[in-house]
Amino acid sequence: MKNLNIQIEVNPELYSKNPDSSELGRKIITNSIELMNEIGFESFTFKKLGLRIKSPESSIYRYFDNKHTLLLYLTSWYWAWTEYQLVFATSNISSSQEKLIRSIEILTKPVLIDNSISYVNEVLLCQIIFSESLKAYYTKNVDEENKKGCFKAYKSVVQRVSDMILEIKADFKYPHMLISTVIEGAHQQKYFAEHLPALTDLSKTKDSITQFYTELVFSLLK
Amino acid sequence: MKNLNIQIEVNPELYSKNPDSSELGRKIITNSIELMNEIGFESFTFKKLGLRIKSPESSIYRYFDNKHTLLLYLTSWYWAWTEYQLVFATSNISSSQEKLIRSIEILTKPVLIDNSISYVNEVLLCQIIFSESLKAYYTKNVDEENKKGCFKAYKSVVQRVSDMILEIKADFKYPHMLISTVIEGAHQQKYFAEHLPALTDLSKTKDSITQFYTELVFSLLK
DNA sequence: TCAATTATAATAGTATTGCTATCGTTATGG
DNA sequence: CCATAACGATAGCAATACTATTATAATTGA
Repeated sequence: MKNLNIQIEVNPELYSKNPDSSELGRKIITNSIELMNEIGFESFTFKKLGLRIKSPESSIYRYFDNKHTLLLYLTSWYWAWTEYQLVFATSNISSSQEKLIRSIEILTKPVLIDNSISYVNEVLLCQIIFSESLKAYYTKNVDEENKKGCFKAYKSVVQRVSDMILEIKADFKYPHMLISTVIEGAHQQKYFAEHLPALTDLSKTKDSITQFYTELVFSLLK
Repeated sequence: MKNLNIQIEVNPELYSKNPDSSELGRKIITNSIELMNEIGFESFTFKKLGLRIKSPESSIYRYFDNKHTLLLYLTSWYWAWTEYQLVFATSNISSSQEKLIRSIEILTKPVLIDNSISYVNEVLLCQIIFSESLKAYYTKNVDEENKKGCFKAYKSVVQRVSDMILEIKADFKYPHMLISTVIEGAHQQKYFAEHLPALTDLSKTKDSITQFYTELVFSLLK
C-alpha cells in the first residue's frame, strides 16, 4: 500500500471540476481538510478557505457547488481509499476469520500515518470522517444524493465486509447491519472517549475499540 | 406512564427563559418540533418559526440563544422523558435479564403513540432525535457544553442501563460502550432503512432492529 | 387598585453567509 | 501564435443570524 500512489476515483457527481486535475484543485483539497479540522464543518466557509489559499471564493465554487458537496467528496475519497486498504490487507489470506479480523481492524482504528505522497493528509482526513462525516448523510437531500451515487464508495466497503461475514456464517441475517453498526460505532466511541467519556469505557488513548468490536462481531457469529 | 402528565425538567443552561413558563414558550416548542421535522435542522430558522407562530424572531431569541441550543433542549427533554419511561418499565421487575430486555426495547423502538397531553408531540420529537440529534453533540463546542451539563440526561440514561448490564455480568468491561453503541446504532439503522438501505438488512417497515440489538447484547454477555 | 415590573410585538439595522455574474488577465496546448 | 480554458478581482444580492429600540399589553404584588 504505502508507496503505490494509487489514484483514488471519486464519483464525478461530487464535483463540478475535478480537483485532482489542477494545482488549485489540489490546494483546495489539502487546505479544506486542514481548515475543516481546525474550525469544524459548521464554521468552515469557502470565503475562509479562499483567504487561506489566497484565491477568491468564486474560484472554489468552480470546483464544488457548496461545502456540503465538498464534504461528500472527502468522505467518498476516504471510503474509496479504505476499500483499497481492505483489498490489500485481505489478499492472499485464505482464512475467512482472519480476513474479517483484519478488516475490522482497518474499519475501527483511526489512521495514524500519512503516506505523504498525495496531497491528501489521510490522518487529518480520518479525523474529519470521525467527527464530521455523519453530516454528509443526515440531511434532507439524502435520497436524491443517494440516487446519484454519492454514497457508493461507503456502501461498497460495507458490502465487501458483509460478504466476509457470510463466508463465515452463510445464514446470518444481518451482515450489513452488523458492519455498519461496527463502523459507525467505532467512530462514535472514539469521539465519545475524547468528548463525552461518560458514554464509553475508554481511557483517552487506549485502543480497545477494535478489541471490543471484534469480540462483538465474533460472539454474534458463534 | 400514559396519563401522569409528568413534568420533564430540562437543564436551565439550555434556555434563557423557560419555555414551559409561558404560552409563547410552549408554542415555540410545539411548533419547532413540527417545523424541524418538516424542513430539517439545516433549513430551520427562527425567522421561519416566527412566521409560523406569528411572533417576531426577537421574541424567540428571548427563550433560546440560537437554534443549536434549541436542539440541545429538545434532545435533553427527550432523554429525561425516556428515563422516566425506563424507570416505569423496569420497576417491580426482579429479573435483571427482563429489565434489560425491556430497556433495550425502549431504547431501540421509535415512539409511535403521542400521549397528547403535553405540548410536546413525542412521536415527532422521536423522529427529530433519530435524524437530527447527532448534530447536537458533533460540534466544536461539545466540551464546553458538556461541562455545563447539557448532556446530563443522555448520560444518565446510559448509566442506568449500564448498571443493569453489570447486574447480569459484574465483570463486564464495556457496559457504557455497549449501550451507547446500541442506542446510536438503533437510531442509525432506522435512518439507513429509510434512506440508505444498502447499509442495513431491513425491509422498510420491519422492526427487527430491537431483535438484532437484543441478540447482540445478550450474545456478548454470555 | 394602581404602580411597577415583565412579556411581547413591531420595526430597524448590521455583519456574515452563501452564493452568482462580469470581465480582464494569465496559462497552455494544439 | 491563436484559441480557449482557468483564474483573479471585484461587485452585488438575498438570506441568515443575530442585536437594539421602543411601544404596548399583561401580571402581580403592596
